[in-house]
Amino acid sequence: MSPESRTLTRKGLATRRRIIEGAAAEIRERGIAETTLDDVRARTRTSKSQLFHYFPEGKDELLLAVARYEADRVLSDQQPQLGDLTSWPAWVAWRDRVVERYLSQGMDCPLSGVIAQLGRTTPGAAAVVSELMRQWQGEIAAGIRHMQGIGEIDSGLDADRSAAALLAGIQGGVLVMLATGQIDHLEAALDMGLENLRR
Amino acid sequence: MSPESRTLTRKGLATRRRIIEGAAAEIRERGIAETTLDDVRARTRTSKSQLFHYFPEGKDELLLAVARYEADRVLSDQQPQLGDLTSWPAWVAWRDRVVERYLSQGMDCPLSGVIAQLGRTTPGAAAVVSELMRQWQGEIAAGIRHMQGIGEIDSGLDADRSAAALLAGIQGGVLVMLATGQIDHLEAALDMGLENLRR
DNA sequence: GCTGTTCTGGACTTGCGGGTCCAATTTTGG
DNA sequence: CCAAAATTGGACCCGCAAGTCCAGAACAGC
Repeated sequence: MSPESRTLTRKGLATRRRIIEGAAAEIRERGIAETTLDDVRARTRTSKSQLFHYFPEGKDELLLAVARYEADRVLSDQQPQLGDLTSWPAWVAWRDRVVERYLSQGMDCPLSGVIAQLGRTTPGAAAVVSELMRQWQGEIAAGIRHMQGIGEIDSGLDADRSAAALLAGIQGGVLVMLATGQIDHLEAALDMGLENLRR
Repeated sequence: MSPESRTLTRKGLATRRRIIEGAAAEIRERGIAETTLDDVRARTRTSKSQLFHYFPEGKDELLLAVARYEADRVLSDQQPQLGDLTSWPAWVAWRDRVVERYLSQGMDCPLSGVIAQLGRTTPGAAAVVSELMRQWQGEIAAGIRHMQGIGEIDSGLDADRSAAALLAGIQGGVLVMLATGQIDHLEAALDMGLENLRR
């Protein structure tokens, strides 16, 4: 039923990818509310029929694919630092990486828009975000556990809870940055989170 | 030019309020993307002409008014606790108040939607959110300074930066809750923030 | 090469929702 | 009570953007 499970030629797959990436770029630049299928069509040099050929259920299905694509990017952009939180300098390197990423990305947060638009209606979108948060928190928690293993972090600390708090700080920092343009909150949250682990 | 500055009879003011509150409720229930002027019209028992009479610039102006209304509520819902952070029990009481508020509110975060929709386009919406964050952080920072004054918090701590981090944690906790339905992150962020101050 | 499937182009339909308009009614101030 | 201004009702317009359709081109496998 879904095109993913059907036969797609190499060319078809490429077109599908082009559509997703083009839509993602368009949304990042102009916002989800302002992005129409015609915009995507123009940018990706495709036709209406192609959009509905690859996403038969229409715009929502495309948006969901974009959400998945962007969710992947959020984590992969933090690699390899996020997967290697094995020393204090490594933690700081990760911290800097996160700050740098959102600094350069500026006001674009493709996911927040997708959440707002699809979050409550589409169950799929909520699942994508939940899974992203789960993985993200999992990687942070793994880092904490590793540091506990080598005696750099107190073993009494609840790794999952600390990771949850740190993750919340990051999310909120990004949110505040989106609204106000200031990166201060993100930095403060990260620094305080790390400080909290260090003791 | 704007109706606020023009003569409005008592009846007119009441209608205007009814529209704003009805629109806010509608958005909270169904989401900003799904709310149309006709929905607002039906709920508030008004006519199209009234909507444009009180908000001549159309939907954006109404949405902005709703944003202001909701921003006010965010802070006032935390009172009196937020304005009285003068002892550790008071801090905990505030923490509980925040958790309770968002727990009962559930998945509705009217502001996040407004940010996503108007944030980048309308300068006014960004200003509303910026101002909300500024005030919120200011009240937290004032609490920290008071605790420093009575020797309960280390005077070496940067009150503004700590408040920024705590605020970010709250925002992120709410965001995660909206996406996943779990309150854990909000609680973890608050607890860790307070713990951080206590030392 | 032949055949069926996949892919593509673009014209067309359709419904929705923001916004306009004007006439009728109520309220205000004097 | 009377004008002027504020308020209200609702029919109407209109553009936009999602979604449909079909015919033709490119492609895969044999």
